[in-house]
Amino acid sequence: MPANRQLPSESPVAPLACCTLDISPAEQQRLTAMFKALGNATRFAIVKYLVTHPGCITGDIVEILPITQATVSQHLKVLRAAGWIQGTIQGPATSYCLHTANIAWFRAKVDKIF
Amino acid sequence: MPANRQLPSESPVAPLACCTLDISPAEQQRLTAMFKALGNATRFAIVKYLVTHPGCITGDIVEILPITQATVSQHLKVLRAAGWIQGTIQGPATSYCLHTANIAWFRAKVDKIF
DNA sequence: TCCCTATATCGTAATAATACGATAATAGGT
DNA sequence: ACCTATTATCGTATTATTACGATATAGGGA
Repeated sequence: MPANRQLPSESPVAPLACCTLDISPAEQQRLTAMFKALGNATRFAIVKYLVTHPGCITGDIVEILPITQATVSQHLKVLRAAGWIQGTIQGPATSYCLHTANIAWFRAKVDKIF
Repeated sequence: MPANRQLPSESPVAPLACCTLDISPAEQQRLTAMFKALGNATRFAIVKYLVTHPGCITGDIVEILPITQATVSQHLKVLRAAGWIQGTIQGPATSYCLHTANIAWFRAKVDKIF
């Protein structure tokens, strides 16, 4: 009878293979967080919108999506935490744009792995 | 009082913006499915292992991960459905490797968007 | 100071994802 | 036909995510 080995879904998983890729646990976690953040239709739509509308504010995004302001705000928080976007406070509003440095890092990592 | 507009999380989200990126709803769904699939530490570990161990069988993956065979099988199914990997039956076992064509498509799309 | 606008956060209900053990299915050998 | 090895699927408990309405926070006038 094996011990109960269920793990919380986001705990790091360390394979015991003899040869593995050159990715640190921290990088791996950062990568999966970025993948996970865009693995949602609403968040993908937000990022897609930001590509063509850099510098827009939260309200602009709320207008184009069929969800409430509270939910959009929550999604923006997730995208910011994952590193996809960057928000700068402008008066009472917050202006958002893509976090180009992090995105470049993401692409470089993906290119390196695959 | 606004109508209840909560949507199931994976339904396509169509922004009303004047100008959007050249991505069809189907492509968008395929992309988010691929992002979502790798947005999990266990599945990322599986794909990472397959990079260095192409052609390995399910049992090999089960051995290097601290989870049961049933769970690994489930994750492999998700990765296959998303298009990251490809399985070929070899006797009673199934040999897995990366789905290079789909991965190339993914990278091309990401490169195009960002 | 008192509003108005814009965002963020809280609490919560409903849904989805993840993991398990148990069991079914499939291929190959005896 | 039977047994073994390998993988897939089923049913289910637990946890995580997503969405909402309500409320709090912060900036900029009047």
